[in-house]
Amino acid sequence: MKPTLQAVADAVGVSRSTVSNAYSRPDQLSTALRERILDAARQLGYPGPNPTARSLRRGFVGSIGVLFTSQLSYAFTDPFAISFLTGVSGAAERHGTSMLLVPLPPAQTDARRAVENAAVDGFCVYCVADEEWALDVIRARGLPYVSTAPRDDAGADERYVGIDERAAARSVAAHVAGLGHRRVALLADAVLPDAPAGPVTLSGAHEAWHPTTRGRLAGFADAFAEVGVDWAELTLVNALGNSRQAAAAAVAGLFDGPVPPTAVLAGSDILALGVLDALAQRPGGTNPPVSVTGFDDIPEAASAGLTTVRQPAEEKGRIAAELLLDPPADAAAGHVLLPTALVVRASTGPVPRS
Amino acid sequence: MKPTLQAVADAVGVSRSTVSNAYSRPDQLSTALRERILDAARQLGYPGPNPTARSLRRGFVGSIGVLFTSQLSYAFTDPFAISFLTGVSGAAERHGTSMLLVPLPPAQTDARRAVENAAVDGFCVYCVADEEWALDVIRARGLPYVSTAPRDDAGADERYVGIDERAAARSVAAHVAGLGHRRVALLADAVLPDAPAGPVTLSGAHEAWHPTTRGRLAGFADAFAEVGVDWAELTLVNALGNSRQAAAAAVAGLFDGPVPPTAVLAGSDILALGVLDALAQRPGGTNPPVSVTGFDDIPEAASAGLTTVRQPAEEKGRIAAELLLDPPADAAAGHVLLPTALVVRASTGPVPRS
DNA sequence: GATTCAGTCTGAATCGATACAGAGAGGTGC
DNA sequence: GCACCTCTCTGTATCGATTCAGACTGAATC
Repeated sequence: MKPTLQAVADAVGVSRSTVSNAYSRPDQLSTALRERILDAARQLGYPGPNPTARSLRRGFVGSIGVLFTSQLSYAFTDPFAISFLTGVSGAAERHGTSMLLVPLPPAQTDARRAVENAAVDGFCVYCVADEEWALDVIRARGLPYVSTAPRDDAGADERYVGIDERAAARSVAAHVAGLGHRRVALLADAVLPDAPAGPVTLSGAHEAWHPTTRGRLAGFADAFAEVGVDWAELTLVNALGNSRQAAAAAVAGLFDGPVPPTAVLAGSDILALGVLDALAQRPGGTNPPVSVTGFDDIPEAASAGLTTVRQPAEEKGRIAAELLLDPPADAAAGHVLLPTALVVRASTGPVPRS
Repeated sequence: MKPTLQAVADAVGVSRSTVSNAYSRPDQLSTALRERILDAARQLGYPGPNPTARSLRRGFVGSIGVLFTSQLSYAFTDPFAISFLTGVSGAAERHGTSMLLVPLPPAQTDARRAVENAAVDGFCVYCVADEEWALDVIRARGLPYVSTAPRDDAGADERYVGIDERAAARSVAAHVAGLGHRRVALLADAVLPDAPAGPVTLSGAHEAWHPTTRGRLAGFADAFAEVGVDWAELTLVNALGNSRQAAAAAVAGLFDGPVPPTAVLAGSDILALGVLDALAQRPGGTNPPVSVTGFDDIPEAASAGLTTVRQPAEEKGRIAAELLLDPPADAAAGHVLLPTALVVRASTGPVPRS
């Protein structure tokens, strides 16, 4: 049995309170006694106050949870998620707070339980999919949280950090439209919960599953509507996951028809890279060239020459954690929109004349 | 005030125990009553048993700590660390366990405190530097741990997962020696706690600060000793940090002397990439060519054409977590050595004739 | 009809600490 | 000499649950 605080108290012949004070409030007792207590503790092998008991009594834990609604182990393979985590960890570090990464089991009930059982003082919710249930649990627990996904029904007092998805998407689509592209495919991950890989039909961007996807597709559509190409003329393609492989699989066959798209706008850089992979693998090679765009501007995008929209990933994480760790007095300041920038590289070009 | 378990008990008119059982041991009460309790809880907005109180009583937390002795936010920039984390997270996920990432403040006392205060059931200690103090704290707390850095005084019962650093280093050095290189520089991060960037002198590999560095340098030395080049003839170069920039800064001027090294063996891929950066920047370009090797085989190594030693990073993380989460009955099985492989790419070649 | 047993539910003890009001001792000011 | 502080330290209540031995109920067994 590990010794408890009581054991130390007994050994020194003081009260429990005093030993507690020796650790947590050195100003509440004489230096001499404090030394004596700390020595005794060392001798007994007392490792300091039990963190759990302390948290229970104090009412806070000293760590924040980070929630990925996709698989936790997947998150580590996503460069954007990693940048986000880097930002969070920097802020946590400065604040002396630990980060609890909570894996969510596939079954909803278990996942709820996981969020209910997380010993944290608040959550950074990095959500890629439908998340309402998680936020419900967090609110029920009375814990503060910061979300990064746009939500349709966000309360005014809800802390949030994100970008203007729609405007950002529009900017890259406008670039592509400006190059003359009119036969265009839009590629996104999990457009609908159960859609198969490949082309899918939606009556509009608003029908997409993820809020993020909704925003981006709407932005893409905006830009093309402006040049007279309406939603029905755009080909929407679904990928089963945010990975190069999934993207490549999704666009397989896309270019084999009589009037293949001349451009593919992807909802993420990862997907765009997968499209480039698929194009590189084609027997015909990349002739005629197909313009491809991504979203996020992850490090790999630069070396791949991918045209994309940059969003400050690390800063997003940093700000999310800071909003959580020291909330602004002004509620309006809890709602942060970060700037984005169109980054034009070699992966987009004018429509080839056929 | 959030309702407590007691409040639910009062509302339904049953004892606290029964409500507790409704959540944790459904077989201990009738289904009807359980439903009634759960309904009442929902109505009252009771979010389920308080995780901290539960942990205190049960004696375990349901999460494992991951300890980086370097900065936590740095870890996210190191591809090897990320792969390791991916492995850990996969295992944690399968086990239904959360991961607590504990940032360590720069001051030793604060860092101790951080380890003492972490609410976890055990630690995966991913250590790049001197770590004894952390292990001391963990042992004092009576918590299990798995370490990944070779330790000179490891107890037989200590769980460990790693590679044969020395043999692995020797294999890549032997490859370089086999190509005829005799004027060789060894580059490592933080060779000594306070060494400046650039060449440093050590009387032997055993004097290096980090256990990992000790092993790798010794392996390098082994291979060259075999072809008649002894330690004193090797140039040891210190980098201030494991980053491309630090490596580039460390080798600045290294090739300006009358008899520059024809090869640089780096202690990590990151450092090796930094050396390549530095070489690419030289006015003379890469002529005569300098052979460069790394260590780890991170993803970037392949695209950079870097000769290196592969070690299974993700598996290292996975196994570390598994050793922690379900310890093998057999103590010997708690000591795992993973295989490594020499990966020869374009960054090494025969000594140029001058 | 007594015994046994499974199925439900309860009560008290416990996990390991912290908070806070207050008790004593010793020193100051007037 | 008395009131008033300040400095240390103590005792009790409390944080929010889980555990476990046992009480009760009703049905089955002999």
